[in-house]
Amino acid sequence: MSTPGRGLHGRVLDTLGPAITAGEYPPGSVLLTDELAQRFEVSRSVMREAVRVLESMHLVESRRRVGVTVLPECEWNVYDPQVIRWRLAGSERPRQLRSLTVLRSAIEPVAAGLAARLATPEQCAELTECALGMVANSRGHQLEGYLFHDMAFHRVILTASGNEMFARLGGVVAEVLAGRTHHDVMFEDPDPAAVTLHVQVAEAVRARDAERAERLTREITVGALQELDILAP
Amino acid sequence: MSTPGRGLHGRVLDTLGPAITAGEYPPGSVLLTDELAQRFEVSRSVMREAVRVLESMHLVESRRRVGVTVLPECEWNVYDPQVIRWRLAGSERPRQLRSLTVLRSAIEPVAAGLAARLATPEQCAELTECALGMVANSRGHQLEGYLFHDMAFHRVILTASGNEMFARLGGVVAEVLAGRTHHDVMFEDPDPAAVTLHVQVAEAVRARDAERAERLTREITVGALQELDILAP
DNA sequence: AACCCATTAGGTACGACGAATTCAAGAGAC
DNA sequence: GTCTCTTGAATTCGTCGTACCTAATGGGTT
Repeated sequence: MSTPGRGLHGRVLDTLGPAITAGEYPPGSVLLTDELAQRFEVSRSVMREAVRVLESMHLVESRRRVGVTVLPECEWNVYDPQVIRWRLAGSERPRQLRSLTVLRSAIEPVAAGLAARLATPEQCAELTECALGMVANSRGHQLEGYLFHDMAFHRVILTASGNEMFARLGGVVAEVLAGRTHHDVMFEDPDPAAVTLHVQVAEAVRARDAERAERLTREITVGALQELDILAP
Repeated sequence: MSTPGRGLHGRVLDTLGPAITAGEYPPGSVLLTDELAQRFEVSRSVMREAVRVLESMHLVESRRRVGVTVLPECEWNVYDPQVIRWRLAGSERPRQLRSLTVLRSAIEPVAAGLAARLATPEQCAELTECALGMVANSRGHQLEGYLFHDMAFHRVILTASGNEMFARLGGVVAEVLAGRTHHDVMFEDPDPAAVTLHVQVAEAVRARDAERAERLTREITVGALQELDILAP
């Protein structure tokens, strides 16, 4: 997915990145550039470029006379799409999924409220189209079709909010939704109540009812939280 | 601040990063690695490492026979702390500040609600201490002291939420708050109502009243939005 | 305890070659 | 004559290897 094999240093990252984010190297672990270069059978130049990228993600820190030390998790750029993908692909997947779902529950309602005020007619139409597509695929185990429209729906909401920070989470939300369908338990058809909520959100945005759009979207995200057993006692 | 001068490639980034994020090179502009190396008086190796970092931030894309092309803004990793700093330092500062404030308004209330349920006694105490510090510095143009406790307050809230994605925004919020005090108009003492709200949030968290903590924090962020004239007509 | 120095690993520079893509010139067909 | 397809040359990044510099570290000396 995304950008596979954009050079040798990319190949190295495809192995090193997941390994580090999976916690295979405890914080403080020391890696040596030349040693890594030998292990991956690449030149030092290539390995140095890979280390620079990991450094920009704050996964590691390079210091003279010491080597490349792995940084503690609290330093990582956890919003980096690449880091998110690596963590979603590894053993930290459940925890990452929970973090992202909580993030969704905070962002999406506000984004929907903004979208209700700022969405263009085209975006309103697109939203309705997505919601109808969800309805059409909500029965008969058409999970892929449903997922496609679900991802599109949330991406439109986030984009239509007019906030670039929200819009940039479209890909993340898409991966969360895809993960729920593909990896986790999703044997049955989607919850009819959730489908209805999406349709109602589309209506609220079209009607410029920000408060209603926000409240309905909050209900959707609450459902997502409940699916992962994230709730108050 | 942060990490100045971590090598020659860092120096290059300190110039190129702000230039690109400021829009000095329109999307699609092509830069040549060797040309850049000459301009910055560094070797090609160093320049290549710098380009790799910019590439990992999705600011540029490197292609053979073409060069290093600047990507459109919608591709940038706008959550990268480095990118945020560069944009806050440039001409895009007002727009960046608005985006981040809207982001705050979505995140912080939810974070406060979670903090009310998950904060440790130490974090509750720290929160109260911060709020009292804000009160103590709220009169007599003690802006620096007020800012210090304000930043600490919001950082504790975000950390105590137990969500790493929220916690990672602590630095961003701190920079927004600092920006408001230093660059923008903030001649007078802070709004007494805002100070009171912070104290009440600390109380609500201590009392484990999630709903109240969330609502009060929402009032704080609404105030921040109004300061930037972000509101519904 | 303070100081000095050898070791070590990253930091930088330079040069060479390989690989891929773009662009233009030329051959061919209609 | 114009258009298309092919071919090839130019260009720029990609990779490699070497050499040397720099600066932290750790141990040994005074």
